[in-house]
Amino acid sequence: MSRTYTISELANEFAVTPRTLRFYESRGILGPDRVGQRRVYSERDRVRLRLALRGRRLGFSVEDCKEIIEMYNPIVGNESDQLEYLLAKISDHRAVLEDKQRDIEATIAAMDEIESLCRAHLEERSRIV
Amino acid sequence: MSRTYTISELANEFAVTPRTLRFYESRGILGPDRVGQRRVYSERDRVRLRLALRGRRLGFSVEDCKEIIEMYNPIVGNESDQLEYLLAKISDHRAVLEDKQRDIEATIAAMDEIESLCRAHLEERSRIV
DNA sequence: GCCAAAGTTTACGTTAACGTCAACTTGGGC
DNA sequence: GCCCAAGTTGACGTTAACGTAAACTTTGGC
Repeated sequence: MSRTYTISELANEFAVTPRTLRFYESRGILGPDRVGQRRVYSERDRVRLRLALRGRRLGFSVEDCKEIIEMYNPIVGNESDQLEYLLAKISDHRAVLEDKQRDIEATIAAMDEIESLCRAHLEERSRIV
Repeated sequence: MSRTYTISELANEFAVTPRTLRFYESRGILGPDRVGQRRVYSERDRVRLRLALRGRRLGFSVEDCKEIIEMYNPIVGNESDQLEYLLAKISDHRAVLEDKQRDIEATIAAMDEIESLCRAHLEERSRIV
């Protein structure tokens, strides 16, 4: 048996509020067991939460996050159609991610330039003063 | 004189609506001239719009986008303090971007694995059938 | 000189992703 | 047995980033 987590344990670990976990549950991203009416999160929930927050940081909607997370589900007894469909979805998401990668690289490159200019100015000032 | 743009020209080029351009103007990202009451966008506005949309794709808020865009302003007659401040801001934004980069790499790596599994399953099926 | 297309302001509407009560239950420590 | 901290379910509130509708002006083409 792998360990379980209360709602506040998970919330604290990932620096979000319990409200966020309940919200993600309502959107089908988390599916904790219940003991009485209390939520009991599994390692699987923890992994899915991590993935959801990673997606969030990248600007994906919760719905998109869910789609991406679902791809991690084990592939068992799938029809070829399903596999092809999954491959297509992977291809789509990969394209979006690569776009973001290019956006980031362009932004960082620009910052490199600005930083150089900045340092050059500081150098100049220090020589004059 | 470099060329200018109407609101719909820019909106079409970047696949956004005029409403978005007016909104970005209200938030200080764009600052078109006026001829009568009509907006006339410059090449500078066009560049800033491109940067704003790049930031948007990366999940930054419009306010953050503005801060990033402002860094592109020419460095003229600046105090050392200002330069140091700019360097600090660059460092901050760079850290966030590098976090996103790692998030993307992790996601793409996972997709690579899933894709391999997928293709392996398809291979297997094709051998059996 | 007229009219449709494009633009303007004003202002209210919408959606996502939670935040924030309120009112209630529950479980563990003394 | 009691009490407080933690959890639960509604349900309404909030913010960002635009969408949308209305009412009006302006302008280029014929």
